[in-house]
Amino acid sequence: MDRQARSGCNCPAITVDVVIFALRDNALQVLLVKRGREPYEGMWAIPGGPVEEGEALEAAAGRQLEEKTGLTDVFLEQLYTFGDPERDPRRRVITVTYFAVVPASRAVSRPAEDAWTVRWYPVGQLPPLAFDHADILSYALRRLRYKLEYTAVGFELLPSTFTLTELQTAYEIVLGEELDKRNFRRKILSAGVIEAAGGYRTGEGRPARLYRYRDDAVAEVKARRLFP
Amino acid sequence: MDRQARSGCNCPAITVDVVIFALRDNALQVLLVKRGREPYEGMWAIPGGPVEEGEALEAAAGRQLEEKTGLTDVFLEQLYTFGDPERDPRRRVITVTYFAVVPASRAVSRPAEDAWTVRWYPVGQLPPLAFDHADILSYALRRLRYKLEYTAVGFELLPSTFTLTELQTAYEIVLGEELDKRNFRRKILSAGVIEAAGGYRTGEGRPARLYRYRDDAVAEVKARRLFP
DNA sequence: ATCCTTGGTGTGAAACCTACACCAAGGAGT
DNA sequence: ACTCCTTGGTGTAGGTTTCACACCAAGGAT
Repeated sequence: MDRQARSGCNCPAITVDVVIFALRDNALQVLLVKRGREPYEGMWAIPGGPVEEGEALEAAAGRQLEEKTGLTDVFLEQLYTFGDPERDPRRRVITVTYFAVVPASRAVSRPAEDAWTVRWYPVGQLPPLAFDHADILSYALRRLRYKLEYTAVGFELLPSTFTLTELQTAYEIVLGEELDKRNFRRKILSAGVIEAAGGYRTGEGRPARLYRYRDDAVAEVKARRLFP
Repeated sequence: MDRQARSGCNCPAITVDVVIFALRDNALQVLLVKRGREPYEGMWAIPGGPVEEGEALEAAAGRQLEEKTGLTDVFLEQLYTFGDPERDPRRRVITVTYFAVVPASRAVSRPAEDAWTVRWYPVGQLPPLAFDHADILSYALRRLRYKLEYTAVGFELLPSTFTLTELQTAYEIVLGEELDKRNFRRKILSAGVIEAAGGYRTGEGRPARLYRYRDDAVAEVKARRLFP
């Protein structure tokens, strides 16, 4: 079929795609959707869709996120714009990509109806992806790891209060390496980005102190990286 | 005048804007163009223009750069995509911005004809800018400073061979702070990104050894930052 | 020969990073 | 109530990195 087939004009289409990360089952996972039509019908893709008339780009990304997960008010940042003329076989599509980081506890995909078309996949076990979505995803992952080292994005993966062990585990999962417990605690605590939330998490073994992220500590880029 | 007035359809227009940096006269300067028509007629703007049919985004940015400076093969990187529905009063324009870093020696604007419409401005003495170009420029500047600290982008500002003092001065101008000579040299040399080019620059005072950037040292992100 | 200008070099103190092992506080089972 | 199991929480010593700091060297101009 020839390009431009169904479009009223020959301007490029503008879409947003949102790579949504969460920690689930001790793995870093991304939310994918199964394509219901050609091209790449039946393959998995990063959730996305057209930017509507009068809609800001970030608003469009937030809308995708809300439609796919029901979540609002989560970490969302522009990633990169992909506009290769051949990236979509039908017509030219320029996609502004975003990445989102959502807390595990809230990371449920929309229920029932979508059960077969929306799924979380561990980043280590991705299915083949439609379009250039594998590139987008690997770029998003690189950026997430990178940001984890020198900004406070790690807290976005956790519920509002958490224990230091939970936080350390989150870092270890995303970075894919083990960290030393004492050094981790010293560094996080001395960075001054978290504070005791007052309670304890109980259950297994000795109860663990709960912490929360300090909103007033949003220092755009930390003076020193959190992790070297 | 009402929006969409002159457009054949109501898709957003796609443009690229390129923030072009160079060191000139001991200052970090950017190339601006004077707008020849409404809106913002007579104001200065970042060079840019529409992405053509079938043209990749980066190619469009390279083309802008070539049209405005005659340069090709310089550092060029995607910056951010601005798409606020109201950023252009005529119709919706989504702009994918890039930033370029060109060496001082080659940093001449196109000759004669454009003399009044293309000009270098020091980043500290910018005129009022059209559209949201002041935002774009300040974002580009932040990114340049940031990259200077942990990547080898600084070499792009200099001719192919340079002395250590010239390199240090370039860093100082961009970062806006003084650096210690001995520490600077130790760090640059131990990073292994430059090598002696064999000659000396003579003229004022003691001749200074010439260095060149080592292309084989392109290590994507330096293991350690060049500057803290 | 003198002076002026810029180039080039090393060291010690402080901060930071890393590796590493044991006691503490609950819960579950007897 | 005691024991055992599980997880939470803590400090120190050695190596590395960073920072602050001052003097001699090599040409050019007079």
